[in-house]
Amino acid sequence: MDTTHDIARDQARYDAADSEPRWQKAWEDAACFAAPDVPDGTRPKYYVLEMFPYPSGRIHMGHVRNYTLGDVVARYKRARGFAVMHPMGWDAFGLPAENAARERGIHPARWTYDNIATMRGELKRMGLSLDWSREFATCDPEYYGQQQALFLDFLAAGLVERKEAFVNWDPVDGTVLANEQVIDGRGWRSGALVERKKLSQWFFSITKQVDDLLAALETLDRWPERVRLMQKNWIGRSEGARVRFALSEPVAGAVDVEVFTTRPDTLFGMSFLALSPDHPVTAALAERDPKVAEFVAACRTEGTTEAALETAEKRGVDTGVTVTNPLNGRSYPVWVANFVLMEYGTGAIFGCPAHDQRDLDFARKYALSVTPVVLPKGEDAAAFAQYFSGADTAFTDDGTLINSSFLDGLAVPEAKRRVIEELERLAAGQGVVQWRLRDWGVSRQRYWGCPIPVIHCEGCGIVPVPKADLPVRLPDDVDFARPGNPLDHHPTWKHVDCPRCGKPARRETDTFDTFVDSSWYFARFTAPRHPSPTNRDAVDAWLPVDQYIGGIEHAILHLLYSRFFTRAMRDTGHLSLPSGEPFAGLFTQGMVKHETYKDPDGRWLYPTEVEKRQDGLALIKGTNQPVTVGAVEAMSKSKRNTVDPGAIIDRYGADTARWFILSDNPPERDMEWTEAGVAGAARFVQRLWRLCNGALATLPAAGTPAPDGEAPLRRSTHRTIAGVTEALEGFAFNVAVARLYEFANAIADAKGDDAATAWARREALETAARLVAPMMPHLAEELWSMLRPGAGLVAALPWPEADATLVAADTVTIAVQVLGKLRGTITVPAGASEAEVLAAAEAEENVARALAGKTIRKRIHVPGRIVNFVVS
RNA sequence: GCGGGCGUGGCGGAACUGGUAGACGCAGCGGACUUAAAAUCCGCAGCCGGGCGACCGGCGUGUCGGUUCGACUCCGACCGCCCGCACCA
Repeated sequence: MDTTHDIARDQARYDAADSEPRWQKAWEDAACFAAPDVPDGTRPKYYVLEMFPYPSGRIHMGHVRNYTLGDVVARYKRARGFAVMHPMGWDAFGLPAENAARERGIHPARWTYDNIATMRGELKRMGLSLDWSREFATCDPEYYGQQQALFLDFLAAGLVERKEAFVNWDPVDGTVLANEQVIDGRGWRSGALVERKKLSQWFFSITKQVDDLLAALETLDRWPERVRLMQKNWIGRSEGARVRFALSEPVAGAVDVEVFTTRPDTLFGMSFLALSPDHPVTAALAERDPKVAEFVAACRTEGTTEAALETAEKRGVDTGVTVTNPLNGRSYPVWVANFVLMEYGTGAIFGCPAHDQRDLDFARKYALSVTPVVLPKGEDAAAFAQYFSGADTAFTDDGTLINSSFLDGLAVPEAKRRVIEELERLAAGQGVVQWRLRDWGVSRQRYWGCPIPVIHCEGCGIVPVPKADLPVRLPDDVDFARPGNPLDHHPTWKHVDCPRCGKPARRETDTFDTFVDSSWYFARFTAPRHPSPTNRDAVDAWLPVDQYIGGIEHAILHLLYSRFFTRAMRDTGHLSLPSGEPFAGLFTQGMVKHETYKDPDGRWLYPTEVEKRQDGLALIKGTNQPVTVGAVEAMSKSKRNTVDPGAIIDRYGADTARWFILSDNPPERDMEWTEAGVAGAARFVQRLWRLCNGALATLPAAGTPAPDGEAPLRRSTHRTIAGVTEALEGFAFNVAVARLYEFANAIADAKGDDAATAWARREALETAARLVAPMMPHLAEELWSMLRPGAGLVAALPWPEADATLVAADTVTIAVQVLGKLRGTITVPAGASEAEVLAAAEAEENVARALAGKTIRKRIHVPGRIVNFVVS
C-alpha cells in the first residue's frame, strides 16, 4: 500500500471521531440545551419528550431511532424560536434488577445505577440536545418519595381504593407472578402450576374518570387515530340495562340475580339464565350441589391460558334452580356456564339464543329453547321461525320485534328504550352504561419498586405514613436467596409504630406497579428537585408535552395511566392543565428490523459474524461455511439480529447513524437496518464535507453583499429551505433527507466561477450546514466553523428563511395532454397569459402531431400545471 | 368474529387540494481516473415494442368497475398482507 497516498486521502476526510466529542463539549460549555425552569414568555414553549428508557444495560437501535426522532424535533423547534424542554431520565424500577440480584448476586440498586451510567454515556455519544440537568431515575428516593406524597393525596381525595383481587400465585416460589411470567399456566421459574389467589390490593380509581378519559380522546387531534381507537376499545363503553330476575328460592340470602345486557329488547326471547363460575350465587349453589361444585372446579383448572380460553367449548351445568322473567312472568332454568365472566357486567347473563351467537351455541349443545323475537327486514315471520328450528347462526342485526307483547312492531333501538322504561316502572331493572375498563391494581409483591406508604395497625386499620416521614425508603440489606418478597421477610423494615396510636404496627410491604412511576415523570421533569411533587409555576407553564414520541407498545396502558394521573394530580392541586391531557401530540415510531442469519447447524449468528460476498452469497466471516439468510425481523437478542449502536458510532460516527435512521423510510413504519444503508449515509457525510472543504478557497468572504447577476443555485437554496421546512413540520424526515440530497447534487452541479455563482455557493453551503443541523448536528457545526470561523454555534442560530421570490418559479414547465395523454411539455414565463400558454401548447411539435386532423372541442388550462385538449 | 391500516420499479420510498407517476437513496449496469484495487467523478436505468439515433408508440400505482377533460389520489365491489381487540353479554 502506498502510505503517502493514504495520508493524503485521510487528510481530505471528515473525521467524526475527532469532531463529534469536540462539538458535544462545545454545546455543553455553552449550555445550549438548558431549558428555563419557567419559560420567560418572550418565546413560546415547546416540550419534546421521548419515552424514557428502562436501564437494561445497553442502548439498542430502537432507542437510537426514538431519541434521534425526538432530537430532530427539539433542535428544529429551538431554531424556530421556541423555548424547548427536552429532558431525559430512567424508568428504573422493575423486575430485571431483581432477577439480576437472584441470578448473579448483584444488588438491584447497584445493577440499575451501573446500567444507567453505561447508557448515559452511550446516549451522550449520540449528540442529543438534552437538558441533562433535569435527569433523574425513578428509583431515586427523591423521586419515589414525591410519588408517595402523590399517592397520599390521591388516597385522601378518594382516588385510591383497597379491594380484593386475584393474583397469579406460584406456590413453589411463594411469590406473585406478573402475567408475562405465567407460561402455559405455570410459573416461569419453578414450573409449578399457577393458582389464582385472592389478595387485598391497592387500586387507583381510574373508572371514576372513565367518561372523561373516553370523551377527551376526541380532542387529541395530534394523536394517531389507531392509538385513540385502541384506547376507546380498551375503555369499552356499552349501553344497556341491568335486569333483576327473582330466584324461585332464596340462595344464601340472595332473592334475585342481576344481569347486564346490551339487548334488553330481546328479553322475550329468553331461554335460560347463566351465572359465572365465580358468581357468589354459584358458590352457594355449589355447596349443596356436587355437580355444580365439580363443574366450578373444572373451570378453575383450565381457563388460565388465553389460548385455552379462545378455543374452549361452551359448557355448563343446570343448577335446578329457576328464575322469573319480570316481563312475562315465566320461569327459566339457571345454569352455570364457563363463558360468563365474573369481571364484566354483573357476572350473570340472560341467554337469548336467537340473537346471540354464544347463547345459540350453548342452547344447541344443551337443547334449550330458541325463540326469535327480532325479525329481519323483509323476512317472513313463519319462514324465520322455521329457520331457527335448525340454524346455527344467530341473527344479531336490526329488525322488527315479534313474539314480544308490547314491543311487537317496534324497531330494535325503539324497543330498547321502551323496555327499559317498563323495567324501571316495574322496579325490575334500569338502563345503565357499562365499561370494560376496570380499576388499576397497583400493588406488586416485589422489592425493586416504590414502597406504598401506608401502615397496617390492628387498632387503627390502614394509616397513611405522615408526609414528614417520606420517603419510605427501600432497605438496602435485603436477602434474595429466599423466595418471595424480600421486604416481607426483612427482619426489621416492616416493623414500625402506628403513627396514630403509637402501638406496634406493620408497614405495607407491597410496592407500586412500575407503570405508576412512568405516569407522572413528564411532570416531574419540569421541576425535578422540587420539595413537593410539582412546582406549580413550572408544571403549569410547561405541560402539556407538545410532542411525545415512543413505541406503539405503550399505546394503551402507559398513555391511559398517564392521562388518569394528570387528572388526579389536577384534582389534588398538583397542576392545573385545563384539558387534563398530558400529551398534546403523540408520535409512534416503527421498529428497527434486521435480516436474520443461521449457521449450518441452525444456530443464530450476529450480523458481525457474517460476511456478504459480491455474488450475494453469505459466509461466516473468515471461513467458507455458508450462512442461511432468513427473514427480516425485529431486532432481538434471541435471534441475534442486533446491531450495537456503540459499534456503529465507533465506526461511522453518530451523525451517520442518525442520518441513516432518518433517511430509510417514514418514521412511523418499521425500518430495516442494513450495512449498505449505513454506508450510503456515511458516504453522504463525506460528500457534504468535501463539497464544503473543496469550495472554501473560492468562496467570497463571509458577509459580502450579493453581487449583480443571476445564479440559478440560489433558487435551489431557497426551494430547499422551503422543502426541508415543510418536511420537518410534517414528520416526513425521509423527505427532508431527500431534499438535502437533491440540494447537495445541485451545489455540486453549479460549477461556474463567476462572482454571482461563487456568492450563491457560499449561501448554499451555509444553508446546507444549517438545514442538516437537526439531523446531523456535529457535521453541521463542523461545516459552519469552516465557513464562518468564530461565528458561534449552529445550535444557537435561528432557522434559515426562504426568500419567497426565489422559491416562486420565474418559468414554469407545463404538461400538455391530448385527451388526457401526455404529448409534450412547454416551458413558459410564470406570468404568461392563458392565450399565450394555449398557443405555445398547440405549437409544441409532438402535440401538434397529435392534434393534426382533429377538432379541438375543449381546452383545459390549469395555470402552472397542465393543458389538456379534448379533441374528436 | 369485531375494529383499524396498508398494497407504487429489483429494494426503501416520493408525488401539493384530482393535474408530467417513480423524486431521493440502496442495489445494478457502463465509462473515467489507477499498474491494479479501494475511494471519487461522469452517465444509464418502470415494463414491452419500433428506430443507427436525438426519439416515437403502447402498457403501467393489488384486481374489476364507476365518477372526471384528467384518478396512485375520490366512490363501489373484490383479492392479499399487517396490526389491535376478542366468550365483554
